[in-house]
Amino acid sequence: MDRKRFSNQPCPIAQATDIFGDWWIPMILRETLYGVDTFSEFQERLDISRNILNQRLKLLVDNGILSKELYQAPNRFKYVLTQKGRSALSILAAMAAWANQWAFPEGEHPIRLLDAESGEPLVPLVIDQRSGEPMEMKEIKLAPGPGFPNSKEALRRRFGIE
Amino acid sequence: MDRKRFSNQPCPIAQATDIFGDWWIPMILRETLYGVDTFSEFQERLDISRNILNQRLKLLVDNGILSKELYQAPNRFKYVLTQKGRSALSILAAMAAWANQWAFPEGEHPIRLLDAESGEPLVPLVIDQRSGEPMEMKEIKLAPGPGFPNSKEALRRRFGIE
DNA sequence: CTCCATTAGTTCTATTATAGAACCGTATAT
DNA sequence: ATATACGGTTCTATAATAGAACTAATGGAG
Repeated sequence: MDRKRFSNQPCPIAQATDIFGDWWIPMILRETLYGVDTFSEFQERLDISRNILNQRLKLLVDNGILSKELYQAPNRFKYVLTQKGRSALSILAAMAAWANQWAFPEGEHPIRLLDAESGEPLVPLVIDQRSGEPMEMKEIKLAPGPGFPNSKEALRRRFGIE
Repeated sequence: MDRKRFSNQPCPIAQATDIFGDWWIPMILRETLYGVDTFSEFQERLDISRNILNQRLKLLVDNGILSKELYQAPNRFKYVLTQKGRSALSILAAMAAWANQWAFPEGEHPIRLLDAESGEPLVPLVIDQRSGEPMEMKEIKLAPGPGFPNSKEALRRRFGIE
């Protein structure tokens, strides 16, 4: 059967998962951090099947994360991050920080993040903007926001009988 | 063919993608934020096939993100977040913040994150720990860390001839 | 004490996505 | 004139997914 989709759910985690919940999307975005922007270079560096790459790039373009720009007529393109795409790199940064901490021994991180301008190391940390404290310190709970469907049924299904 | 795996790559993004690059893993972790911890409840709320759920829960347990705890003999279990798992929620928080910003109109966010203790809103933000500035402001570059394979060939393949 | 519901799976099958390889068309470089 | 690079498309096999049916053990209701 077809892969389950979550794009109809009124939930940001579901929305993000619908696009990010795939093994190629984050890897393609990672490659942009190495300056990769052409079909061929993505294909070679990731060793990804060309049909899959094509489909994923389309998806990223359709979702406004990459834009496809002609750099030489008639069919040579660059795929460059949009603002939405650059913003999504924060998710990659959070993933990198997590895996650096948990998948590798202290002091043996294979990859460091650097500020491309200053060359200074970047150490990503997810904080709560209001308190300034690390998210990791918090116990997170989800609650309906202003955009949640105004239906007793939807509320019950998601949040239970509270 | 078999899905491509990245667990052999000396890269935290590849490592994180190998486990998080899947549409059920983030959704299962999301449910833990609603207090869900049993097989049946995950199954019903996510409407996930039981065989797939079983396989994903095994994966999460094997990766030390959840622990499977017997709460009633002989076969009723709770799946609870480990420290590694709680730490991974920061990635979910980053995803939620991103999609709240980009997938929904301002002021119509369907879901809010709350501090379970204080009830105060939580607004996740990925910053650079050293400068305190939002990651989004930075242009990220990847560079070899101390744990990167000490081989000219590996360096060239990943970072090019620099 | 018996019957039913709950929990936590396992097994089975049809359909789909993936990986991998071969192929194609256009344009610049040699 | 020929070769190479680029950006795909098409084809096939295999594996993963979704969906449904089935199993087994316990606890509780009557």
